[in-house]
Amino acid sequence: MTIVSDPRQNHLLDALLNSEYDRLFPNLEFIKLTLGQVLYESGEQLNHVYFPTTSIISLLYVMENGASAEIAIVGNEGILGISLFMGGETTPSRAVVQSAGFGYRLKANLLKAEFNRAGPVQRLLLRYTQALITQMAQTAVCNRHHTVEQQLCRWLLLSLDRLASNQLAMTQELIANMLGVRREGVTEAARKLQKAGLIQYTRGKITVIDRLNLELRSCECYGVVKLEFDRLLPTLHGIAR
Amino acid sequence: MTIVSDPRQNHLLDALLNSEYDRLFPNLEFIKLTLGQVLYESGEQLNHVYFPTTSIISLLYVMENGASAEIAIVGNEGILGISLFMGGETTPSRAVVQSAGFGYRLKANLLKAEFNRAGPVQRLLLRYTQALITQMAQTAVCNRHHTVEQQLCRWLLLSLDRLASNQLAMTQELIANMLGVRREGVTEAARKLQKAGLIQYTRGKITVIDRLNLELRSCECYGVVKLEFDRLLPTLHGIAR
DNA sequence: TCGTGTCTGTACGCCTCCGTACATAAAAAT
DNA sequence: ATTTTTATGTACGGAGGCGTACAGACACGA
Repeated sequence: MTIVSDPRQNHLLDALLNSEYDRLFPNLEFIKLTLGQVLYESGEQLNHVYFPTTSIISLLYVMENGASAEIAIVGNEGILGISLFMGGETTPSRAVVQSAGFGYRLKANLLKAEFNRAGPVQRLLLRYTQALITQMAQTAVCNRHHTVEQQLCRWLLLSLDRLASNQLAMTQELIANMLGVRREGVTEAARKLQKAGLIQYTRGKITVIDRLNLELRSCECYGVVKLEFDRLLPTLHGIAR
Repeated sequence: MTIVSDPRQNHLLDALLNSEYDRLFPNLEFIKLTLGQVLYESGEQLNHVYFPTTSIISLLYVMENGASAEIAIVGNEGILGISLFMGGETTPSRAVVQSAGFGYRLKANLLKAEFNRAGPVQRLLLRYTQALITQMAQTAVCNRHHTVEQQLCRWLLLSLDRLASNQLAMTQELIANMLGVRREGVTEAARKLQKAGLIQYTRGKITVIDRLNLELRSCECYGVVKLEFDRLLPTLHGIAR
């Protein structure tokens, strides 16, 4: 993997006007994000916001008994740390690096200052937040009604959309933690998908071969979320593809 | 039920400064909300926002096959229609009156104008939105990990918190729709709770007798959401109780 | 008062997923 | 090259929830 260091790889940063971008650029800190790294702990004060470029962050809720469930994922389409400008300063969830890569971070007070200008940046961040809300809502629906296999398809597609390649570096154990199911359940579902020729995997590497059929096997949740992101953040998407 | 017509019964309106309240008051329209009434249809343009006072609104996602799942509920602690100021104008979910009662509504453009003043009202609305996000996230977790009985307890408690009385006018069929489970599952769980002396019900009327033990039977999700609402909107709660 | 519609109770087979246990295989370490 | 660690495959009993079917009970209107 070549390290291309450009903040504009993040779609939100890319959507900024030049004047805004120039104002923030000197304060953007390039950082490497390693698999499993915890960026926010539940209830903890947030010191930075993160703009992933080639990495993916997972928002997890960890229950009292240790079981977990993914609430949403954040990649190069978004920003991690919305509770800073929403006014809560913190959230009862954990943020974990789900896919290693790079990103930029910005000091909390600088982002808040930018948000409080109440200009285009604020509107952009709020629209992104609404898209994130849709993702969370759809996760709730999906958890209620769909099978592990369908959810795995949805999860693979959402992750894929946030990366440049068609390959993910993830063990089934980790995926199970995200989805909040048993590791064996993921193994079973992945085996079926491989047998059907949609994906291919070996020990922590998953390659999506037949994306179209993966979408067909997925539940409607993936499409709903994707449509909503495209609707709310059209410019970004136009540039991204 | 006596009709007490005071916008300040809604905690968000109650938290406004007098100057802000006086500005909005002439535009607040008192309305009656009947059980089952659909305030927003999925994807539809929003013309008003709603401030429930004695009613409860349910945010539902309805799937292609007709199955549904509740995303969040909105009562006198909040506002219905956040997507208006978040910039999306609409959401892929439906808003249904879950508990009949009253409320106030405000024309969409007036709310947006107020929000765009970027003052205390904006900050209040954003904090509320974050609390709502927590509720959605926790719904996702709950759907993943908890039993119907636990979810019923959580649901009863969340609803109760948004009403003055300890009685709900709801059939088990409707509750099942909200939770996204079978009606029989709700019957079974409700029967157990009644046998344990926590609730009492007859044909569409549910009375909570032993609230404390209901909280003990509920999953942690109720507490997490409640704590977060109290944390983010403390003034409101202080006044409300 | 009687009927009719609505709400609640109960039952049965089935499927999915869970908890647990252990086997195999690939990678990493020595 | 051999051992150790980590990742994946498979199996089995059990629990919870689903789809379906139908019976009883209450409420309201004619």
